[in-house]
Amino acid sequence: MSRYDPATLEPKWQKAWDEAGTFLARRSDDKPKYYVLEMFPYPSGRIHIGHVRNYTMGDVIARYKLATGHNVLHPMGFDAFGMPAENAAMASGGHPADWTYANIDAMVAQMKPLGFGLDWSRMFATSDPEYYGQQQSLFLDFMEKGLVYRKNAVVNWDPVDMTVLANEQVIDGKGWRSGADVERRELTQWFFKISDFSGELLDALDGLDNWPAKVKLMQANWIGRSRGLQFAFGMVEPTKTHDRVEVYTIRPDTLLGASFIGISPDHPIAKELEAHDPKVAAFCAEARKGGTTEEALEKAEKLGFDTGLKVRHPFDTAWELPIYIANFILMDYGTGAIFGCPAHDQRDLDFARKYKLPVTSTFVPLSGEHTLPEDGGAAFVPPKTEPVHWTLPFNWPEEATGEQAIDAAIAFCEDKGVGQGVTKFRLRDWGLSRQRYWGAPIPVVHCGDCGVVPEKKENLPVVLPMDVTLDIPGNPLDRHPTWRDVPCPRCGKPAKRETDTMDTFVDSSWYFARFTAPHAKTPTDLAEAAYWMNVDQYIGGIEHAILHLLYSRFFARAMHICGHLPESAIEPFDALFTQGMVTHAIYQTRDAQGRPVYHYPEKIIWKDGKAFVAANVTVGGQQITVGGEPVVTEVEIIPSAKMSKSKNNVVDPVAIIEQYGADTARWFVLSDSPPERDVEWTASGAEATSKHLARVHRIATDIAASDAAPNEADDALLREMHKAIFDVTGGIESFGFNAAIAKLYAFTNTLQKSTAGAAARRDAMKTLAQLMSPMTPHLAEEIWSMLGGEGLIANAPWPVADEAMLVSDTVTLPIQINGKRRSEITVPKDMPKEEVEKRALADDAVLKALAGGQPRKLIVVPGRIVNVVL
RNA sequence: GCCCGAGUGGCGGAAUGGUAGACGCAGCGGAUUCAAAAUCCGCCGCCGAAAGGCUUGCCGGUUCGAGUCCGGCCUCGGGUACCA
Repeated sequence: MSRYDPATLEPKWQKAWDEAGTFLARRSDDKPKYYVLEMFPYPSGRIHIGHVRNYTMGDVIARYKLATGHNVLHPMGFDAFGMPAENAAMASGGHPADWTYANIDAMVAQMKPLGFGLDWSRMFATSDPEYYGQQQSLFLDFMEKGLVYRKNAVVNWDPVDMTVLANEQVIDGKGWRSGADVERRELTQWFFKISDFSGELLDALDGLDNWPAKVKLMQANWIGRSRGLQFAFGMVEPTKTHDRVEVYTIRPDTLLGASFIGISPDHPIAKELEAHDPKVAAFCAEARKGGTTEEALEKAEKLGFDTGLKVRHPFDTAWELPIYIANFILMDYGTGAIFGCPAHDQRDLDFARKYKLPVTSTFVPLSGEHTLPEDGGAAFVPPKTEPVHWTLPFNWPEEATGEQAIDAAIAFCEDKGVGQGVTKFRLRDWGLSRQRYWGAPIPVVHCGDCGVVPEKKENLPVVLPMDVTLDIPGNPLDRHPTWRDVPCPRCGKPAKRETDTMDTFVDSSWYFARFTAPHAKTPTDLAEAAYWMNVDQYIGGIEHAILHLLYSRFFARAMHICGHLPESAIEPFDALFTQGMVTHAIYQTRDAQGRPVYHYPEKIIWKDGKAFVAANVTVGGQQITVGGEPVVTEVEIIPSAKMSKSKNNVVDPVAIIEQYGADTARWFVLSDSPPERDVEWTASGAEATSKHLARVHRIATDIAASDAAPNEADDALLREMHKAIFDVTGGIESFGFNAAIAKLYAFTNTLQKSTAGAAARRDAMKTLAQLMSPMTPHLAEEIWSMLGGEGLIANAPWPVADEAMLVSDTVTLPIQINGKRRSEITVPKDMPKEEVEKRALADDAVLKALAGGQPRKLIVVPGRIVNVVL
């Protein structure tokens, strides 16, 4: 009798699938197509357990759809541009390309043994010139359609390294390498006009029926449609360039509570003052310190500078309001200027108290105690749908909601000619410029005579030069004359290439379309795209709920406008599933400069429940030890965070695969945890999973050798089998993989204990193998062939539950007394309600509780429950 | 700060508004064995001797009935536009 030996069995079946071309996708009209895609990985060098979880889920769907008669496309590639490759090159020399492609090779080698049903023939990396060349072509098409433009935008600037920093490289407001205070600086950058699509991207969310509601809500809030008032405050004394301050507000109803005007340090008025007032310049310099993230801006201490300038209130020209320059106002939002109403905005209230500005409530609660903000209370900011009492309405009743007041205020202001109702969106245009080497070059040339000139399509791809080094900060493309100096594509005079590269989100915004024809000479092949698009099921982490998914939705629209996708593909993902993240503790120490240093979990030494890491004390390359023990430093444990290469808290699944095999790893990551929930990684339990699979193998071996005669247990086993088919199929369809696996455990127990005849047990075992095959495909193939199944189980039609076998004749009803379960009765399935009531009232526990009295109420939910209310 | 989630035994978790704790892990007891491994059988939320009571982060509400719906908190996680 053969033992369960994944080490020989798994390569055998992988070879069989390869030879049969089981997972190669070809267009075909005899079956419905099904495109399943998992978000492709960044080639960090090692797959981690989150990847295994993600790709196993996708593979379960892919294999299930294949078994249910679909023509399946299930591709894989790599999101290969980005900062980690540059960081690696900086840290240890070498070239980002070498590092990236070596990592891709390593990760493919780690993924293949997992037996994923992928069409590897379609694989590409976004750093392949073939791919990014087509992306450059798309960029030029977008440019021609007016979807690309340049404007100034702020970046994080490291004044010591003289380089732009990513948000991730700003730690506590300081540059990660130099430790210098980060400043905000303006640069001319490239933008996609995603804001042209704000309304449509928002409205179209309604049609995404198979997307999680939370993702749609997050996107809707992100796009953020608001109806507000745009108007101007006239200045009491104009400056050289301005006689008014243009403001946009979503709370025009609080205009009578206005107390100051705030403008961004980058507002034209601020810049004008800065030029000849050193005090203003000093304040603006201070205000520009710190990172550019919304979080940093919101949480920074609110600072203001009284410019001495004043504006007149539009309703009362005698009422003057001061103009402050304030560090929390961004030029990118609205008009870069606000009016502050401290009574109804906590941030404005904090600001007003700090700078001794007036506070005036314009509404109060209808009832209850209320301390006015002007008397020391908190800002009163009720939901806009809640009715409040207005002390200062313009043209609406004293009792009205915020919404009603806003609408009335806009109408009032429009009528008086004070301003205009304007719909605005929070969504900003997508800045795609990156001042970095390892990305797709933006294919334009700057010519002294012609200005910005698109590169000719026949000159694409604009290939990254390979002779660069990253040992000094900054973008090596800026200091690469032979690459940078080119003739102008229009006039032929000497000109310079754009040295900005594209945001890596551009790379991932259309790869799903490229998979339909990965080697086409145009971005897509329309016939292939029309056949395979849309992605029927997209699977990936919730961390991509906003940016990646929104950018992809924009790209699909833009690609349609340029003729690269059919109109039916402007929403590229029919169904979305967001899996939870695999988290792990982060182990952190700090270096001499106080900057964090992260350590891999396997480097941690545990002692008395505390974590240590070998101190980095070496002499002549030898780790210093004391009495044979390494010198250790205690490690700070940051409880649980998304596995991330940059934090070194990744766990390698390779050990599990090597020890127990791919099927164990696959089953293990799917069992127990619901797919949408985050899981704190632990490997305990992998051994038990392996034992379970060995048990299934053993049962199959026994059954293959059995010749028991049919008997009365056959029917019971087959009923359980059909119930298992029903439950497992439902589980897979609804991403309830953990619940499906629980049913498979239960059915395995039933089958093991069953005394049914050989034929029934054989049927049950073959069905069990089929139901397990999406999760543990190698073991399933082995059992299938052991029991004489025809062909590969991967191609065998999925079993169908016989509904007649699912119903039983009797049903057991719990009896509750006052909502607490006290007893139960078993009755025929179709027993009339009156009869059930009679039986329930005759139940001992009920008789005892009633003590001769009558129930106040008797509730019978047929087939479910009886509740007796005393 | 703001937006979006999550919270159930020692652990992972199950549960169309209807028997809370399925299934699994760990643990405990037993069978088998010279012994062990492997395997098989059983027990396993908390308190209580028992009867019984309590129990789904906390507080309140709706309901005959709430883990599930509503309101308010707490804690943790994700995002916050240059991490991918």
